[in-house]
Amino acid sequence: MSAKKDQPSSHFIKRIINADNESGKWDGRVHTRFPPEPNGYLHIGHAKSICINFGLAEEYGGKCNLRFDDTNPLKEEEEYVNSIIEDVKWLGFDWEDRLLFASDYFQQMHDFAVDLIKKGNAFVCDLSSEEIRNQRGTLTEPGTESPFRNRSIDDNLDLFARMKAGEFSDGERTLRAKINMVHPNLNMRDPVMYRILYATHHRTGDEWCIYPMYDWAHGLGDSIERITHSICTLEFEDHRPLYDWFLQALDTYHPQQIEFARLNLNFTVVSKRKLKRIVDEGVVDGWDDPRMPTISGLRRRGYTPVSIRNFAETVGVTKRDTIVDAARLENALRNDLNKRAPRVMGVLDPLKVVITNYPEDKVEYVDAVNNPEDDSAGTRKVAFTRELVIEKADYMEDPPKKFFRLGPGREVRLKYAYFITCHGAVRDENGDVTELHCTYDPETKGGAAPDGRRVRGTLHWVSATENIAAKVRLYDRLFNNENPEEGGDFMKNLNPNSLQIAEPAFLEASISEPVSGCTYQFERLGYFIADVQHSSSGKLVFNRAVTLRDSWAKHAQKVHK
RNA sequence: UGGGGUGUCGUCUAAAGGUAGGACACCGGGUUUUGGUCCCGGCAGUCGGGGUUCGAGUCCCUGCACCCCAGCCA
Repeated sequence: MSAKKDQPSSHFIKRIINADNESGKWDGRVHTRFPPEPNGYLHIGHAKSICINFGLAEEYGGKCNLRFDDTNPLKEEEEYVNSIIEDVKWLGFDWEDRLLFASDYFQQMHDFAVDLIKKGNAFVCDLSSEEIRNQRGTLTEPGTESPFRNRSIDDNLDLFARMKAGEFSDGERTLRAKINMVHPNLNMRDPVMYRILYATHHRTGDEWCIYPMYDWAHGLGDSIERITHSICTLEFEDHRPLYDWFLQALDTYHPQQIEFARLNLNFTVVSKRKLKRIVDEGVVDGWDDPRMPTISGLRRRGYTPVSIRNFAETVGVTKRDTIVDAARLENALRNDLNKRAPRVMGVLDPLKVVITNYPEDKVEYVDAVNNPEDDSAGTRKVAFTRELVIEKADYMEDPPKKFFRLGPGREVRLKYAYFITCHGAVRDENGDVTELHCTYDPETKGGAAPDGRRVRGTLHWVSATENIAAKVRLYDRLFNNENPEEGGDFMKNLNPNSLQIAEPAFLEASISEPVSGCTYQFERLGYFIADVQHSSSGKLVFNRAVTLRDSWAKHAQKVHK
């Protein structure tokens, strides 16, 4: 019945928004924000948050601000601002004219603080950070009140003005909220609102020597921007009472903070601190190394915005602490690319094949389908010659059962070209096969036999003479363990084979000028993208984003065990 | 031994007192000029114990497990 149809959509934040829209709490507005601190690169976990915040705004016809939470000049840099802007834009979201900074509100925040002092709800404290820590109490013991807690409003006003004016040194005094030193929630034990910090801010320069703390600044930023739903991660749950306390004490516009569980992925780490260590210790090339779960790394790896957005959609939004299987992310990529990626042939581990009954100098161009999932993608011509390369793995001297590829006396199809039959192998002094001698059947041009005979195997191939040589970087997961923390130190669980190089690899000539940002499918192998940093005009370098599913490899591995 | 949260197939996630469903993973089979895709089928779950109810994943009581919090970080 219609009751079913009218049912609000699934996740709990949407449910809250639906209820709000029904009650008219925000006059039907939905206004979210994505509030990164510009102190590092964005990763897949941030992508989830971006998709939630911008996605909700899109879905409800609302708005989402991009707001930099830049209240700690010691850690923040413009470089990060720029990378974050690029990443959010790349994911396909639009903040219109609302590129905002918490630092733009420093004056307003200061004025609000003066207000709070006047209301008797904040005081200047002379305790050192160590003294404050000692007096805060513990999880099970109450704190004790600062001796400066009951200064007069006038004294507080005066002292706060002098803090701002630069009369005191780094850390000498703080402005604290006057709440409750025996509160069971430590965040409510007279939290620091302002600290003295002589540091140059990436936007306000040396204008300020006092900087607001997160809890004070964040709610105010939300309030100033008329945010309706302030969505953050679970660890801020205990901060909500403080968020609410400040806004209530100020008697000002008061958004609702809602917390969801951050994304965790197995076989990787999703934490700025840990990713930084991987970068700093030179395990990877940088924050945008294709093995990194950063947005810039995924982009270089060949991931598409659509695949990341779909992934974020499918993992859902809940309050449960969970670890998502990295295979889900790969799956989202394959799903998107299968429909859209142009197909091309490339051989990464070449084995020479000579078609002994094919004319020496002949070059024939066969038609190849660009994308079997999309007729409109059309066809292209691929050069076929007497000498070719195929994958080493596609030939076996003594093939096991169910091996459908090439072997002595076996016939296979070279995709889009001809059936060939293997008649001999040339070996080097070590006994390794270096060259195959085959014959082709001219009747099978295009890959079909007029007599109706069938072959089990179809191989990809590249002309040994008409091709382009490239270097291909084959990436695998960064960690060997599902849980990189296993054993205590994630650095000990790094996968030493997370990067392998295939060189020279031979690609069909049609890909000599790859479309920038386009991820291709190399038939039977996987999805690959030209690397923006390593490629030069003379030398193409491709990154492997992900392999194709390979049920033969899986089967072979099982038999091997 | 304070406070705040969370427990549904192996993994994510629905079910809003009324048939525990989907996706991924895994296992079979079919189609296939990619051992890809697609299609069909299978496997498998409500943290435990009480209670309320015709009926409980959902409500109540109780226990257990796990996560977060003692920055002048965010």
